[in-house]
This record gives sequence, structure tokens and C-alpha cells, in this order.
Amino acid sequence: MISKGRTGNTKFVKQMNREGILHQLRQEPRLSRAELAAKTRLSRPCVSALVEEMIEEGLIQEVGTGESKGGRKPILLEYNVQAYAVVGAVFEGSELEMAVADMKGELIAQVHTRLKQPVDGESALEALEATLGRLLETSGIDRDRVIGIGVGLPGITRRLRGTVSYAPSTGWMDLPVGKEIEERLNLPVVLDNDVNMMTQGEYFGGAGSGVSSLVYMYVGTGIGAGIIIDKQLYRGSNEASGEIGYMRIGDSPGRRKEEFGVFEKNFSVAGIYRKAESLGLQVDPGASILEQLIKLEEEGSPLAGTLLNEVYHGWASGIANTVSVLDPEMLILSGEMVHLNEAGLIRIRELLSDWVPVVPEIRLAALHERAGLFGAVHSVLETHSSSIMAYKS
Amino acid sequence: MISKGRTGNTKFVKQMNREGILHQLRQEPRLSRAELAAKTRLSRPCVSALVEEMIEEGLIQEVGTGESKGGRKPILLEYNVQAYAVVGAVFEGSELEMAVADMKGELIAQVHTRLKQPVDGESALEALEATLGRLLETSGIDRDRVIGIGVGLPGITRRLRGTVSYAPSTGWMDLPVGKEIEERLNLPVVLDNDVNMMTQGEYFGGAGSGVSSLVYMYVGTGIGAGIIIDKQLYRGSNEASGEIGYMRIGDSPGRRKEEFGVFEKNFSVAGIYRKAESLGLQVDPGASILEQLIKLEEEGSPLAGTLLNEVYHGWASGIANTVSVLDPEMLILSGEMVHLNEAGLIRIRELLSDWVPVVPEIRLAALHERAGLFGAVHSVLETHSSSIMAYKS
DNA sequence: TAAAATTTGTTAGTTATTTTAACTAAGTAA
DNA sequence: TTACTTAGTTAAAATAACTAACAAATTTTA
Repeated sequence: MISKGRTGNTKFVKQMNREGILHQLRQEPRLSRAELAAKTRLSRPCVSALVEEMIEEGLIQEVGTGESKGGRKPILLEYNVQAYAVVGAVFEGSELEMAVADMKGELIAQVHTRLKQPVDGESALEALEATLGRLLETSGIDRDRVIGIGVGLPGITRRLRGTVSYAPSTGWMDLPVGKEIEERLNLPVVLDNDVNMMTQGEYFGGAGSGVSSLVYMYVGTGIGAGIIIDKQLYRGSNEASGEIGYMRIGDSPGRRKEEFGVFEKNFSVAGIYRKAESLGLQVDPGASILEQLIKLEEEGSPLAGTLLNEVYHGWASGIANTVSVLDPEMLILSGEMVHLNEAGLIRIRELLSDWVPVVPEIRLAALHERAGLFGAVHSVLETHSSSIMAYKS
Repeated sequence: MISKGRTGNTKFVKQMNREGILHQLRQEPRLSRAELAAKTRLSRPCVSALVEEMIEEGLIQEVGTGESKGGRKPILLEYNVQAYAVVGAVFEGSELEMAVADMKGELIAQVHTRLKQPVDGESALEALEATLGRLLETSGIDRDRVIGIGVGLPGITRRLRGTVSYAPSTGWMDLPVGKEIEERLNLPVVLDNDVNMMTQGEYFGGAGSGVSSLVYMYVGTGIGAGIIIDKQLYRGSNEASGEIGYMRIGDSPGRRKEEFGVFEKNFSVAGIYRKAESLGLQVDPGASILEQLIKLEEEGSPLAGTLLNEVYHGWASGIANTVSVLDPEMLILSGEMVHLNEAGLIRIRELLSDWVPVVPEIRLAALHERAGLFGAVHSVLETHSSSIMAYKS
């Protein structure tokens, strides 16, 4: 019930200040009250009072003394990362990956479940519930200490009317998934699509930590992007931001209103396979197409070289268009793109510097499979770590 | 000096609440204290106190009584739009347009100056100063009542180190323009490029008023876009957001590192002229190219029809790419695009609904030439209307 | 027509929270 | 050993919002 509208009362200020202190402590562990006062621009007595309160609540701990700076030694404080726990879950195809993490977002335990086929809403919910039980048991974490669960689903996640959503590829059409999970598990739920979750993962604990705006570009079955602007995930007005697979890049087939967009039709993993096969190249659908093309080119196949170049050109075009619109600080390449070698990266950077006036820093994703889980966990921390404090105070 | 970091004191709360009241009153004039209390969720005594303060400062006025709703008649309050004034200025080629507005952003007086050629920094500054004097004199507004000036400049405006900026096409390379204007006029300055100013103009008082995210697309010498996300202008990490002229749309010439991007090379006004001329069409560079093509097509020229279609296709591609990334609530077409007729608009909407999953509302710009001035004025109101209150209290 | 009810606005007192100033604690340096 | 520093606490002052009660002005109702 904090600051609903544009006006606030004095309690809101206290909440803000508590969060400010916690924020500092999360960024820079082992700070004294005096240092906190300086960094938060609050008076020392105020910091002392708030800190005492949060120590009582178990959110902060005193952890010994630091070096003297010419006077009394400071008492160092630390964010108590074990005060509570958060759970992250990611559905991917017929797999469910789940983990508990501490309040810093560090994974404590992780389990993996294979869902019964075909997946429907009920079986997915059941799996979620059972796996959560198993996870908490093995990790020895009390259920009361879990402040929420973040769930990543494939496909577009609509948030109309609260937490209604659907994920086409698993057959959960238009189910109020968020609410159902919430009721079933009796836990606050943060729901988002897989790319948004991975984006948050890389942003909070991967290649993108520290920047204030980034684009996370994922090439897989389709092509999508997650966007962080001003340290916040940007979802768009219809939850459809970052649907860059619909860009007009490459050959556009005559047909209209396709399920896939032109860009992803041409340059997703499946699209590249199609191109490779139509060129008569021998490729294995089980392994990375990019790695195979690179290997073929090294072995002297000019066809593979041509296709590789076309792929770089296509991907770079997608990047150029996105960067032209957003001018992000950083761009993170993931999915199939993580198999880019040095030469490929250089080629893409080269094309970009020819094409656009400002080229952002471009990096490969650092977290790989863990990105989604990491993001799910952090999305809960972002959404609920302040509300948890509110209900305690 | 308000809320520098993430923490706040009680004064900050008061500031917030004052702004909340003012905000309500700006949106909906003629509200009573009781209604304000209900809308801002503040207690009636609190509202009364804040309102009294602001009446004394001249920010609010009592304007008679309203209809009874079964009890005592309410005393209606109104935002005093004439308490202060703001100035907007827009440089465009060798012209300088300038206006004063009240606190609601309504233009009170407007003047126009032709700059000496060639334009350099000094002569532009001189013109700015002289025109401001003339404007204030004719409008009879006291200089002390002006809270700031918004200046729109052509080209990319960089804000590195405060307000350093450059505007290539007027020859102001890398001058600390913001600071210089500030010193010269002794007024707070808000500097931005022309497209951003026009975007804010349409957002605050034109086709885009009320939405929370929009893209303003301008086709002129080049092609650019202004982006509003979450009710805020988004400038990008290097002030280069919305540089959609660099998208990869249409024929890309062999040359690298051009001044212009591929999209604008093909589909800016100049680009379309080039295409028209190479097709042997008779076009006059002084009038709207789009209108001429439409007329030629109506007169039965198949070549003009083909080109027109190509232009629609190109513009729609730019829109599709932008929309794929941002998923805005609304898209405003301006510059040469305002000459689109109904058929053209329909064609573009048709292409979009074939290409992208979510099509935003698409409108033509409503403000035309006044957009820049309007935006300049509103950018000052946004930036300084709260600080003016702060220094009063 | 008078009393009751309702809505608006104010007054007085309470509460919550931060700040300032002074003070204690615990160290370093000369 | 004394002076100076830095860390942290205490107590009082300041600020600003809230609650409760009341006054003022109207409408509704008996």
C-alpha cells in the first residue's frame, strides 16, 4: 500500500530511506553506519535508527569492526542475504528448471524436472508444486522464508487484467496462469516470458551488470529481444516490445500474416538450416548450426563461407535497426549467437560501424542456460524485496 | 536540491504533495479542496494547508464557488497559468522562431527572425538575445517572471558534460551551447534537438496527449524519430535514440560511413526526389513531393503510382521495424508524411497489419510548424516547473 | 418551516520521522 | 599524556501529515 498515486506521506519517506540503505548495502557490502549516512545523505542518527530496526528484523547484520581512519573503529554492517529466500522457475519445452536463491540472488539449490507429454496447464502446475516441495526439502529452507516465485514461460506473456497470460508453444492458451500459480503455491508470483527473464538475468548478474540500458538479443526458434531502459525492463504497451523477429530483414515471402516474422524466418536457427540445406550443405539439426558452418568454412567450403557472411549480414542488420531506435549502452548476444567466434564478432562490429553512427558495446551472453533462472529469481527480488520490508514494518 | 539520490526527507514529501495537487489542477481545472483531497489521497487539512501556501505564492487562485452536492458549496481552485511564463525557441535553417507561453504551455506571443548568413554561434546567440528582448517587450511580460527557455536545435544534440552540444547543419560544432545561452540570457536553458522538441510538442499538446508511450516519426531532409516511454522522452545512452534514418531499408549504396543512413538515403524527401527524377517524373523541389506524386498518379501516371507504392512500402518498413522494437501506444507521422492522404494511410496500416503482430494507433501530426515551439515550451515546464516551486518554498 | 443530514473547509492536538547539536566511546598521533 | 578524529548515541527541535472534532453552508426530509 505504498505510494499508490503521486502523493506520499511520511511513512513513504521512511520506506524510501530504508530501501536506500539496503540498496547501498547490497551494492557495497561491509559499510559502517557513518559511511551509509554519507552515501545516502541521511543524518547519522537517522541511519542508526533505521539500521537498528532492520537488524531487529533480520535484514541486516553487524559483522565485526573495520580499520580505524584516525578515530573509533567502525562497526561494519552487511545485508543479511539469508534472511529470506526467493524461488525461480523456468519452463522450456518439456523441461522445468527450478532454483532457490538467497536475497542477493545467488543460487542455493537447483532441481530439474521433465514434464509429462503433452504439457497442459494442469500437469505444469502439478509439476511446479511438486518440484517446489522437493527443492525446499533438499535445500532445507523453510517455506515461510520464501518471499515469492518468479516463473519464466516461453512465448508472449500478456499481463492483461493483472496476471492473465498465455504461452502458445506449451498450449496454455489464455489461462490466468499467474493467479492460478499464486493460489496453488500460496506465494506471490512474478510471471514473464523467457526472453525477458533471461534479459534480467544477464542484467543483474551477467554480462550486463552495472549498465543502465541494454538490449538482449536472442536467436533460437525465433528471434526476440529483451530491453532494459533506465535500469528497468521495458515491456512495451502491449507486452510486445523486442519482437524484433518481425523486422523486415532478408527475403520476405509472399504470404501474409505469418506466425513468424520476416527476420526470424530468414535468420533464426531454423531459417539458417533451411538456407544451408537449400545450398546442399551437410548439416546436423542436433548441433549448433553456426559452429557447423564455421567448421565447414574452415574446411574450405565456399558455400558455407557465403552463407556465414549472409548470416552475419542479417544479424548485423537486426542489430543496426534496433540500435538505431534505442541507442543502448550495451548489446548482449545470446542463443545461437553465443557460438560466434572472434572473426564473426569482428565482422558484425565492422558492419555496424559502417552502418550506424553510434555502436554500443557488444558482448556474448555470460550466463547461458542459467540466465532464465537467474532472471526469474531477480525479478522477484526487484518486485517484492521492498514489499517484504513493508509488511515487516 | 531535491532528492538527489534515493533517499528523501520530509521536505521532499511536501514537495511531492504540492506537485501532486498542481498536477491534478493542471489536468482538471476548477477543483475544490475536498475533491483534491480525494484525488490525491491526502487528508483535507493537508490539502488546505498546501493550497493556502500556493495561493500566497500565486500558483493557485480561488475562482468562485461550484454547485452544491447536497451540502456546502465548494470553493473552486484553478492553476494560475499566468503566475510565471516560459519561452521557447526553435532554430530551423536560417530562421529563428520564438514564443512566450503561460504555465499551461499556451502560446501568448510569437516572433520570427531571419538570421544573418552564414550562421555561426555568435550571430545565433545575438539573434536569440535580441529576439527575446523584442518578444518580452511586445508581450509585456516581465523578465523576472520567465522561469526558463527551451531551445530546439537541428541535428544531434549531445549533452555530454552538462549541456555541451553541437548542431552540424548550423555550424555550431562542439560548442557548449547550453552554457553559453544560459550565461548570455541569464535564464535556465533546456536544450534539445528539433525532433525531440517536436515530439514533446505533440505529446503534451497535440495528437499524442494522454498516451504514455509514443513514437514521433519525422521525414524531412533526413528521417528521425522521437521516443516517449513511460511519459518521458527517451534520449538513449548517447543521445542517439530514434536515429532511424540509419535503418537498413531500401537499396544500400556501396559506400561506407556515410553522413546519411540507408533508410533516409532512400526515403527522405531528397531521396524520393532522386527516385522521381531518375524515373523521369516532372517534380518541383519547392513543393511537397508526396502531394505531387499523388497528383501525378491521379492524373494517370503509372510511374508515379509505382514510386508512391515504393515510398509507402519503405515508410511502412521503417515503422514496422520501430514498432517491433518498441511496441508503442501511438505513432505520429510528421514532416513530409503529413501530406499522406487517406488511401496512403490505409495502405500503410494494411502493410503493417500484415507484417507485425501489434499495430499501434497511427496518426498524422496535429501541430505542424508549431510542434517545435510547443515542445520547447513544454520541455521547460517539465524540467523547471517543480524547481520554481522549490525555490519559492 | 424547522430539524436532520450532507458536504466543505478549518482548528487543535497527535503522531511519525528527520535533523541539529551536544555528548560519549574509542581510537590515533604528537 | 594530551589533543585530535572518527563512530555512534541521546535529546530536543522541526516538519509535515493525520485524526477528530467542529463550524459553515446547503439540501433533504419530516
